[in-house]
Amino acid sequence: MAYLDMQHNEPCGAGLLSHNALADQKRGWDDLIAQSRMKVHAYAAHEVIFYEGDPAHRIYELLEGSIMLYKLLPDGRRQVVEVLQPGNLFGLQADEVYDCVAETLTACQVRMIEHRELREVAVQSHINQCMLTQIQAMHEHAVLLGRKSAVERVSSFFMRFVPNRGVYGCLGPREDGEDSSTFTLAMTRQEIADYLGLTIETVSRVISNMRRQGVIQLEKQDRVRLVNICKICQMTGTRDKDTEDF
Amino acid sequence: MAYLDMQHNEPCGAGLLSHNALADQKRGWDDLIAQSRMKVHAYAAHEVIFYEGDPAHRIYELLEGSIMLYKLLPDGRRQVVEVLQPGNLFGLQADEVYDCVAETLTACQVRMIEHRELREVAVQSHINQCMLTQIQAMHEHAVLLGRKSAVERVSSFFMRFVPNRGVYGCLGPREDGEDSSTFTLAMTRQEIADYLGLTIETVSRVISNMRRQGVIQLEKQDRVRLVNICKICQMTGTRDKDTEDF
DNA sequence: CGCGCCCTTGACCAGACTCAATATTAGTGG
DNA sequence: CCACTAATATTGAGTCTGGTCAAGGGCGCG
Repeated sequence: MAYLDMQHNEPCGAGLLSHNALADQKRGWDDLIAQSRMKVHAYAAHEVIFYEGDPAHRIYELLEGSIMLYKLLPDGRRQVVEVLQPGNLFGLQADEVYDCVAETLTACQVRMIEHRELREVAVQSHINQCMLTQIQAMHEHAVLLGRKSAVERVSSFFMRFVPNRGVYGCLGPREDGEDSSTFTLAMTRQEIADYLGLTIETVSRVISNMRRQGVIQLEKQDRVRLVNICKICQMTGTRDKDTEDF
Repeated sequence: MAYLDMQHNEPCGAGLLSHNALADQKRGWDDLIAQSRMKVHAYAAHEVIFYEGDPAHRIYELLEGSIMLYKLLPDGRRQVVEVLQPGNLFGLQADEVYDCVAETLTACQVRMIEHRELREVAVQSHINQCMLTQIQAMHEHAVLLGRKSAVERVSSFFMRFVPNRGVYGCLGPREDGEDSSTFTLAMTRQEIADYLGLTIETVSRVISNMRRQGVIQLEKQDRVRLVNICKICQMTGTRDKDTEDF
């Protein structure tokens, strides 16, 4: 076990583990995957992988596609608590049952990992790192749900689809002044509403307003073009209006 | 390394790890604590332990007292993202900086753990388990913030202070029909509001209404008596009105 | 006793929700 | 390929919950 022999001289670790350790744990994870021919399962869009309350037999790794985790109140109200990207783990539980429903948004490739295969040490570290990222995302989502207006919520949601913008160390627009981005939404208006803690009508109205204002364009209902990313970034409420990045 | 030799025969693990494994990792954690005389620091009420953006040098374990983690928007809006109890870890980060402010609610005892002391394997498992519990709590909080009314939020908040009630396998009221509970709030109205995604006025109004309705009593502003726990539990929105537990 | 802080209450307002009608899109079968 | 249908999205009108602003009350502490 080389793990325990590792030297860590970094004065300030990058989060829980240094870069070296991160590489090591990723290797450990990949090794585990390689050895034990674990099941990879394909799901269609809008299929449920597990329900809240199901016994938590195994954990999952999302390889391809997009998945949402949500919880339901007895009267039918729904809150999407996480939207997952490839590389994310899910189904990890503190208790013996899943605490929310996992449903695919698009067609997905999912790796299933039985608990007994998780005793490997290096794997624990990999799981740790995934959870840390998740927790940070949920902190930001709590701010969105608790404190942001409808416009700020939808703007924040759109900014998720622009890599390296609106985050710490945002580079600003490209040199040539071009500052737009186009992407396809994998979620319906209802799913977006349930993720942002709004109603479908409010989501629709906000998107329509943004279109009329010209900050976004819609090729199709699910094909969004952000015309001016910086502008939208300022609409998220997360950035101060005075510290414009252009 | 006994860790890798452990046999796990449980058909369905309790969450990520079996009961045995849980005991093992707790021992590993305690051993680590015992060996390395780690600093224990005392904080007064309403002291900041670290700010958002500070370099994440170390992690912390809350030994005694109560702590909140919050994030601020540039215009001053605040969202409390977690309220911690003794035993909880905090300061764990995916990045090199803390993603939120940690501030004490009451006087606290806090153990500081440098990153280089965290390489031990058994410790990783302990951290894992803490994070899993945290994640589940945040899922529930997301439902509260995204989908619950003011009354439901305050009721849910109060139910946090009643152990073993309002959760899966709730025992219901005692045999003798007594169904009340008294506790002291460590948070001001403003802190409660920022935790529940409401304003101070709304929190105050809801509490006053509950008092007028007779479901709670207030000895002092921060001393709450839930007169009828089952009733309040039904006001949380989490329980179906038809499945009363008495 | 008086000051300051926190909490409560009231009146009014606004943003988001509800309900309802209509428009658009995607999917299906002739 | 087009017509038809079902599902999804948009828009409007009206309502209501919770926010805002402002004033007053209570309590602890010097």
